[in-house]
Order: sequence, then C-alpha cells, then structure tokens
Amino acid sequence: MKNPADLSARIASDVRASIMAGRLIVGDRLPSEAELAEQFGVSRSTVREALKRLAAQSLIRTQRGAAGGAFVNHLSFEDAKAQQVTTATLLLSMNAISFDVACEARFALERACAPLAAARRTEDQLARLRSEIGRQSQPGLTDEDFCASDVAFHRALVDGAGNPVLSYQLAGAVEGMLPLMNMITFTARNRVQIVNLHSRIAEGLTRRDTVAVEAALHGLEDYTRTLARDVLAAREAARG
Amino acid sequence: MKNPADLSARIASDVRASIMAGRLIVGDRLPSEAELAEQFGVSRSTVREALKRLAAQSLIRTQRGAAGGAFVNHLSFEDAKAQQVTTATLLLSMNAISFDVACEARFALERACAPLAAARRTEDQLARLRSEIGRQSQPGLTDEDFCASDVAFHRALVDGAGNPVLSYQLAGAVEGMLPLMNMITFTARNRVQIVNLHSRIAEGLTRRDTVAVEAALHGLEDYTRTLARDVLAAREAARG
DNA sequence: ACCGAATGAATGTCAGACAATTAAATGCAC
DNA sequence: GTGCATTTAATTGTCTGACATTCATTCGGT
Repeated sequence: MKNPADLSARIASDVRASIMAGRLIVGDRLPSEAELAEQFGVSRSTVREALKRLAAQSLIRTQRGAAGGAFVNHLSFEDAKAQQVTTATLLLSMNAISFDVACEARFALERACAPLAAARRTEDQLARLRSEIGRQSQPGLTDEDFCASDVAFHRALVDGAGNPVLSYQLAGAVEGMLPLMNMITFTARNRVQIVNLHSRIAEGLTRRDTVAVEAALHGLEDYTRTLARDVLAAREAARG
Repeated sequence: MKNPADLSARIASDVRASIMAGRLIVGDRLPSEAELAEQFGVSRSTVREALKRLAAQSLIRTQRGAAGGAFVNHLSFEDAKAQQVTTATLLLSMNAISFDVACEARFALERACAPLAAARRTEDQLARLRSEIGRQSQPGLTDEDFCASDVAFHRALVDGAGNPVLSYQLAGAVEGMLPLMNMITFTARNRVQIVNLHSRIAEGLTRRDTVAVEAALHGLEDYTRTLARDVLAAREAARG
C-alpha cells in the first residue's frame, strides 16, 4: 500500500503483492516466521506483525504444530462478505453521508438484481421471502427485530438473482445500512406499508414480473426516505 | 469475528466491536500499548499484534512520539475503495468463478448507475469519457493499457451517477475484474467494436437517454462475454 | 503389524531492553 | 515577559531470548 516507514507494513505489502500477482497461490505455505525474518533481515516480532496484518484481511491463515505455518488462504464468499459489511458499515457511519445518498445507492443496486431474480428465483427463495413477510407482520416485534427481518428479506431477494458475485457486492449495501435503519422508529402504520411493499415484491417475483418488482422497490425507496425525513424532522423539532 | 484461540485476534475483535458500536468514535485515542496490555492482561507484543490487525483494516492509525498512540481512523472512501478492490480481485481469482457470472454481476451493477448518471452527468465527466475513448482508439496501445483505459472509462461512467456510495461499491465490481479482462487479447477489430459501444454510452449520457445507455451496456456485456468465450475456446483448441 | 511415547518443528505468548520520534516543559538570554 | 534552544517524558517501533503449546512424524516396545 504505502512505501516508507513501518517495516511490518512493508513486509505485509510485499507478501500481499505476491499473492495478488499469483506468485503465491491458494494453499501455498509461506516460509516459517524465522525464515521470513532472515530473508527480510528483521526480527521475528516484526514478521509476526506483518503476518497478522495479512491475517486480518483473510489473506493468510496460520496453523500451529509440526506441519504448521502460514498458508495462503482461500478467500471464501463468506469471509469477503463479512469484510464488506464491516467496511460498508463504518464507511456510512463515519462520513456524514446523508441517509438519502445511502438509500439511493442501496436501492439502485437492489433494482439491478430484479431482472435476474425474476428470471431465476426458486420456490425455496419465494418461501424465504414469504416467511420474513410473515415475521414482519407479528405485532410484538421490536424495531431491531423488524429491521433484522427486513435485512433477511432483502438478502433473500438478492440471493434470488442466483449470482454469488452479486450477493457478495450487495451484502455491504444492504447490511451496512442496518445501523442507519435502526435509527428509525417504526410505527404500526409504517410497518403495514412496508410489509405491503414487500408483498408486492414477492408477488412480482412469483409472477416473474421484473417491472412490478422494480416499481415496488422504487416505492420502498421513496417510502424509506420519507420515513427517514420525518424522523429527522421530529428530532429537529424536539431539539428546537 | 471468531471466539476462541489467538489472544491478539480476540483483542482486535473487542476493539473492533467498540468502534462499530460507537463506543469509540473517530479521532478517539486508544490507551497506550502498555495500558492495553495491562487491561487485557497480556503482553505488549500481543497487544501490538492486535493493533496491527486493526491497522490493516484502516480502523486505526498510529502516531509515534509524546502525544502519539493509536487513534480511531476516519475511514475515507479512498481507503474503503482500495480494500474493496483488493478483496474483490482476490475473490474473483480464487473462487473458480466463471467469467460469465462475474461479467453479469458487473454489468448489472453498472446499469444500475445509468439512470442517475444520465440525470446528473457533468460536462467534465463527459469530457473524461470522450478522452478515454480517444485513448482507446490509438493504434499502438498494449492490451494492458487498453484495459486500463477501459477501467477508467467505466469509473467515469459510475462517478457520473454523483453518488459516492455507489462509486465505492462499484469500484470492486469494475476494477476487481481487471485481471480477468487482461486475460483477453484484443484484436484491432475487437477494439473498434468496444470503442463503438463506448461511444454509444457517451452519446446516450450526453442526450440524458437512460434507455440508450442501458442498451449499450447490455451490448457491451454480450460482446465481452462473446470475446471471453472465444478466448477460452481458442485456448482449449490449442491444448487439445 | 499395531499402538503409545518421545521428538522436533512450528506458532503463540511473554519479559525486558533499546532506538526513534515527538509534544511539552524547562531554562536561558535578551 | 518573549523567543528560542534544550531537556524531558511518553509513546511507538524494533530486537533478543526465552518458554508454552500444538501436532505430524518417528521411534520403540510388544
């Protein structure tokens, strides 16, 4: 990443470049810490710090014991998704991004899944959607649980596109917004509206009607933004 | 992330959770390494390994000297984008993902930018698009340079949507595919076709014609997939 | 041929030291 | 008192050496 300073960062960069360039491939074992220390002319501690940096990005995994060592990790969709969600969450919370901008991006991306999901959705996925809709209709649900179910619904929608790369990309957009969504307090009337739009999405997918799904997503975007605006206005009023 | 094992991973998890939950906010100074070591009941080396893990995710930055220490980092779009590109690149290279799947995801996401870009594109951005088209038409260009210009073109298109969150998300989708695109050898005829489609995109944006832009992107997706299929077939033939 | 114990290689952790850096305090001339 | 050079103290960066822990391999006994 950067050039000067920090030996451990430099060494990490070096190894990272080797992995990205394919000089080290999945499953390859790196030299032992002692060997690396000698190769780079640094102490074992410094090498270890470098390896921890790589481990934090899931680039390597380490095993103890006789045949142990550091191995180039197979970056799974799960690992990548988790990182994506972490990064997206922090990005949204730290950058004074308006709810509108985040919302716009999220629904634009989600609408991109609509045509594929309409074409490929399975009965299983439809069942998942309906099950979440059912959960969202329960009266006793806390706002947190409602939001969690909302996320699960949208994840199912995205997964319906049957494209793992798309699922990975969207994970950040959908789950990263959870903290923002949690700031909204949902009244019973709000929930009915949202569940209604969710139902329209599910029905659209059932009929493989792309246009209907996209329209419902547009409606959901507009409604979410309205809700957020109201919450913000109410908060302003309470303060003034 | 995980629960057992590795003290340094546990400590990193702990601090990461504090940041994500807002108990530590941007600019906050963490306790010194010595203090953290005491608090967690571990040695300073272990604390340092934990901090390096967090630094690798750009969650913290460290300063030396008297008023130094580890500070919660402001995660910029630049940092986030860089991480996104790294992760996406590795994900695509390590998971036996077919070119078709990656391509489908990428263009689906890019088409999601079309309506916004058509509405908001500036003259500057149009100029960037045309400039890259000009570069791509130069005869002496290597395949690598052609691909690089292609990436720049698509980045400009995405930026045209005027939504930084979208730009961030798309960075992975577009730049992560660079290694895959670099595997394609572009003949002169191929380039003419691609430049042609790029021109249609630029014209569509100029006229703020969403449908035209989406159609051109569809055409580009189809053509890219055809090219990749041909390359693959040729490689098969050469081997058999 | 099988099973258990020793071996050795590797990572994980610790303690202590010194170098390097930097803000703040200190001291001194004017 | 002000301004500037110097010292000081806090903190991260690096190194060394030690021991604990884990685990595949090897060796021995039966």
